[in-house]
Amino acid sequence: MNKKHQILNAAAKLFATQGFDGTTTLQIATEAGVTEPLIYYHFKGKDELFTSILQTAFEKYFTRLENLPRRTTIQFVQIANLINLHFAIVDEMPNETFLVMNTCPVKLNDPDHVCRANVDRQKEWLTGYLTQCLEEGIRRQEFVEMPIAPTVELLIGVISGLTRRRALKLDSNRQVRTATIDFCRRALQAVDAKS
Amino acid sequence: MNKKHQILNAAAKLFATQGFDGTTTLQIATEAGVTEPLIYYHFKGKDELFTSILQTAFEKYFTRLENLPRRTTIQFVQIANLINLHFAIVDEMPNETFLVMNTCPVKLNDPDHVCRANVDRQKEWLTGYLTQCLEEGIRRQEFVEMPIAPTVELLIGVISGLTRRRALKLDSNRQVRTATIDFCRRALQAVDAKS
Amino acid sequence: MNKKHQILNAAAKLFATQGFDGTTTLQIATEAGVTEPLIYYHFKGKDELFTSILQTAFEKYFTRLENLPRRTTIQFVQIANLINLHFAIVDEMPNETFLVMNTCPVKLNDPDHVCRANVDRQKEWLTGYLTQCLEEGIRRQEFVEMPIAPTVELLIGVISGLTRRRALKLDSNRQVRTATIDFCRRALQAVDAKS
Amino acid sequence: MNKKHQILNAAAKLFATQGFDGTTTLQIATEAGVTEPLIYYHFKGKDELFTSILQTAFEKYFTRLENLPRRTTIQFVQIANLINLHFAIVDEMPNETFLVMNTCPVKLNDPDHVCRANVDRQKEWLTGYLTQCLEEGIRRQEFVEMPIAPTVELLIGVISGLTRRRALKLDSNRQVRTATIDFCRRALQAVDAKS
DNA sequence: GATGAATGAGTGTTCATTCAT
DNA sequence: TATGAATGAACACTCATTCAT
Repeated sequence: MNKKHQILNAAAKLFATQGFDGTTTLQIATEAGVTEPLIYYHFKGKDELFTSILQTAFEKYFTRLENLPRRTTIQFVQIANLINLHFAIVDEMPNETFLVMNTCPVKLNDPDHVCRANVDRQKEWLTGYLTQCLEEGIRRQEFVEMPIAPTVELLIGVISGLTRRRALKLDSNRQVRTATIDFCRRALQAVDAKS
Repeated sequence: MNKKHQILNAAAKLFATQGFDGTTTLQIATEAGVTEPLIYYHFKGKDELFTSILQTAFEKYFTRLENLPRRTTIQFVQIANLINLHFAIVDEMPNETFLVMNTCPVKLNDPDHVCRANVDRQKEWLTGYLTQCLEEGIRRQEFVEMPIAPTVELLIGVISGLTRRRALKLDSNRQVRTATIDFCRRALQAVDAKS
Repeated sequence: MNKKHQILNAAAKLFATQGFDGTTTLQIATEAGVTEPLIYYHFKGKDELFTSILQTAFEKYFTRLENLPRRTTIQFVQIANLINLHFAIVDEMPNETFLVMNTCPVKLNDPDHVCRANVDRQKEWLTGYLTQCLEEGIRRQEFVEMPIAPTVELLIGVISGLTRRRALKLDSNRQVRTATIDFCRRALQAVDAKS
Repeated sequence: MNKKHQILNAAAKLFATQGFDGTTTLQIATEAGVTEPLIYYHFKGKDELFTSILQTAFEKYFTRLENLPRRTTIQFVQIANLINLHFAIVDEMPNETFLVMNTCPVKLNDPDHVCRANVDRQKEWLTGYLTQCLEEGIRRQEFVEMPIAPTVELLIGVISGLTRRRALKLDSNRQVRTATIDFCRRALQAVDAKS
């Protein structure tokens, strides 16, 4: 059990930093402190090892998403929650986030790959969450009038963009999180609601 | 000259869809309709071919950035311009954008790689542009008060996030561009300015 | 004891159909319903398992040969017996025959291999049996005059050829056995003896 | 062209003596005096190399068969021709014969393998040739009455058995060929015809 | 410019075998 | 007896690159 985890951790780290194709099974074995064949004892092959890591990471992520409260008096709280959650996840699982953000895209061309399924599921979930949130907020006049679908897409883009830059260590880490929340608040909330 | 371009195009396309490590020189040669050694006649190696494509793409991109007007009565116009420019670029050079967005990150670990230099230069440029823009906007009371540095980082994140999703064909293409501009306008402009 | 037999049976079947080199210890273990290390508990290794099967099969075969009656009034009866015995053996131990016929040859280059010893012993025995048979038959004028040594070799070839084709399921099974006996009778017996 | 032939020869020799699974591509390369990748430059893989050798050998063999005269005054001449041809082939292409005789059988389980197709084709051809020969011989009363189908199968068995033993160097080489022809003559020809 | 032939250095994977339990 | 975990050695095959022409 122990060595299996060592393999998973080493692989996650290497796949994240070097990509799937740029990482060799020998590197993984060495980094994990085991021999190459052990990888094949625990996993069917390099692909399954990759998929396994990915699936676990996405599972954790989706669990966190599902646990977000869906009924709040102020709708914007839900949006702030979503932003906070994504910033938190990058810090908690940096390797996995990096991996999803950078190694997945290459695999998105294959419609049968786990990446495709999970990325689609993520988009669907976020779309549902944000759509309901915006609709309710507008109905209650907490939010200003706006076209919902494009705004939802834009919000997803904002979240994934910021998450990615943080994973890539391209942001300088300071108050980006709170700035983002304030920024979105100003963009969404009706003037009356701000007081 | 002709065949050299065929190689460059084929390589750009393949690097973009399969990544650097996932693309073989044989694939490039086949896709370009030439033989492998010709690649080595025109380029030192796979690496140089890659950086060559990258450098050209970045050059085009930076040229476009430099041509943006820096003095406008309304500061937000500059921000809208920036957003529009990025959306335009994805559509004009989809392969190259995809390549920069997805193949570059893996190379960012190497501080000597062209990717690193260009990404840093991009960040620097955008930071300068946006910082000046926001400072001026706030000074003129066109924009609300806000912490400048984090907001700049966030705006960069927003732009790169949306660009990336469009390159990955993850957005559904509709009015995201205008929604983004409106969204930012509401978030930045002071209430008085809106009228 | 039970599992040991399962291993032997599985191995015999697999070696026969896939050859020695084409069969893995894992396949044998799986087919036998045991784990790989158990093979090594019962046998020194893959080689010993192979030779063990081979030796047992040859032992059965040689026992049958030894039990053939050596003194008959009509010499041809001994030849018919030999033919019948070989046809019978293919049907009784198809896997083992197949194995001897197809996996052995590759091992014949190694003069120290069990295959070599057994195949040599078989040739020697058959040569002795047939030589004596023919000599006696010719002496008694039951058989026509013929060069003995080449005829013996040819008879061995006939028997092994037919056995092999039956093991490979290349013959269509019909009256080949009786046809063979009649054929040989006509070829060997003097005209006078036929009446 | 030269090195390609060296590879083919080395492979034929090694496949013949060690079997397909028992032969490594490194052994082939070493024996051929080339490097391993060159094998893959000239052939798709080990399988194609094997198939290529097999196909060439069978082609030569079938060509020889087709050139046998089909109309002779004495039918037995055709049978003697067939026997002679097979003995000749073993001596001309010992590696290939060995290979067909010993490496093929393992592949016969796969109905799609080239071995299967060729072995079937061989059986069909020989059956047609011998059937016509026997029918005609019996009609002309050159041959004794006998059940045709089983005798044909037996003759094929005789030929392949003797060929195989010679390829395996199990016969002592002497007058087996003429003994076989005489043997078959006595078995087939009617008493009247013998004078 | 352009290519057919060739290769050193690896790549993912498998195999027979062992060892601690 | 029996097995889960582990490995050294090898295997078929690929890749970026070179060289003679």
